This record gives sequence, C-alpha cells and structure tokens, in this order.
Amino acid sequence: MDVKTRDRYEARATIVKAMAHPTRLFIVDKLAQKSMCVAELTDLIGADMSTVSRHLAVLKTAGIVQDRKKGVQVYYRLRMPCILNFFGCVETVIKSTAITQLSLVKK
Amino acid sequence: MDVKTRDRYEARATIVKAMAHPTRLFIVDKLAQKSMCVAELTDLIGADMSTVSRHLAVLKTAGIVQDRKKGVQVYYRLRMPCILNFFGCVETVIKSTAITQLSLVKK
DNA sequence: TGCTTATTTGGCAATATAGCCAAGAATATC
DNA sequence: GATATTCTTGGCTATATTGCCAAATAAGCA
Repeated sequence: MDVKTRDRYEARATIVKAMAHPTRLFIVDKLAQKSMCVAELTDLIGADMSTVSRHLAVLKTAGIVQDRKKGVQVYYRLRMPCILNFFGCVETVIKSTAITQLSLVKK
Repeated sequence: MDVKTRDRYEARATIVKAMAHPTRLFIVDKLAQKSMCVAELTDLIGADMSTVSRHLAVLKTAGIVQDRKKGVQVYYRLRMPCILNFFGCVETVIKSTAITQLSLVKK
C-alpha cells in the first residue's frame, strides 16, 4: 500500500475511531435528537463530567459534532447527521451475528 | 445510563471498533470488490501475514466478513455490504473538516 | 472584586490495541 | 511419511485509549 493510499485510510480511520466507543455512540444518538450541553449529557451518561468532555472533544476533532458557547454552558450538536445512516447497518450486523452465534451454541 | 442501554451501545461499539483501523478499512474496501485470501491481502497491505490475519479475525468476530477454506488458503468475503454506505459520509466529513481547518489556518 | 457554576485540561494508573517474530495447525504434494 | 505452503496463535514490547481526580479557565452574578 503506497503512502497516499495509507493516508486516505488513516483519515477515514480517524473518523471511525471517533465513534468507536459506546459512550460516544450514545452521545451521537442523543445529539441526533437535539443539541445538549455537557452537563445534560453527563447526567444521561452517568460518568465524570471531565470524561464526557473528553469524549465530546474527540467527536469535535473528528468533525462529527460542533459546539457553541451559550453563557457558561457549551452546547453540542450533531454536525454530520449522515453518520446516523450507519446505525441501521450496525444493528443488522448485530442481529445476524446473534443468529449465527445461536446456531453455533446449538451444535 | 441503565445496563440494558449500555449493553446496546457496547454491542454497536464492537462493530464500529472492528472497522476503526486503516488496514481494516482497506480490507473492507478490497473485499467489497472481490473475495480474497490472506496472502493476497497481505501482498496489497505490505505487513506481516500474522498481522493481516489478526485484522481479519477482528472483522470476522464482529460479523463483518466471512471466511471459507479452499485448500490451504482461506478466502474472506464481505458479509455485510451495507457497511460501505458509511464511507460516503466519512468522506464528506473529511472534506468538510479540511475546509474548516483551512479557514482556521487563514486566521 | 469575590463567588458560583460549567467546562476543559494536566497528570496519572489501568487497560486495550497493534505489530513483529517464532512456533503451531491444517492441507496439499512428493 | 516427509516436506512445503498457507494461515493462525502465543508471547512479547511499544503505543494508544480511557477514566478519574484535582487544578485551571471562563462566564455570569452578588
């Protein structure tokens, strides 16, 4: 694989990696409904606010979410809703592997 | 976040994580064209075969690819082509952030 | 100005991931 | 059976990620 090709897949991996965490997937799902501030998300998630802030930073750096200051609060919103198209496929994969694993157990 | 919800996002993250690597994204792209054996992919990628084999195992465990033995060789094929729908969006994100970052540099 | 609240960042420890080499397992060929 | 080939796995080191606490920053309010 040449350098240019590697770079292209590296760039893609950065985006995918940004979503490769349960908490961040949850955040994306929530922000798809409405924009929220860090405190609200922290409440829903139930982790330390610093942890949630870091997850949001990862999503922001990847360009998946956008932030906007409103007084003391920082509101985050989904910048790339096309990301959501992916989830349907992910669910399909989960269901299909569940079936496969069930048939393996039966053997 | 309750346990059931956490589990759901955990399951999704497993799938997304399986793709969160440049080499594995490359593999998915290649297998979208045609099924290939480990040696062929190793050739294209230019890493140790053991490394490629491990990447394939990750994709297989996640249910993204499927393998089939053919003599000494193991052919892998894409099991979930809907995964590809995602790449378009990823490219859009990359392009849009490139523009954003350009404007930041200009400042 | 001093105080409170919301958020980010530094620093650290625990855990996970990636890559290579060498060794093992499976299959084909002689 | 011995040998070669393809692939996987064990074992190791290096690196990256995650999560928490504590400290820093930023904005609003008394």
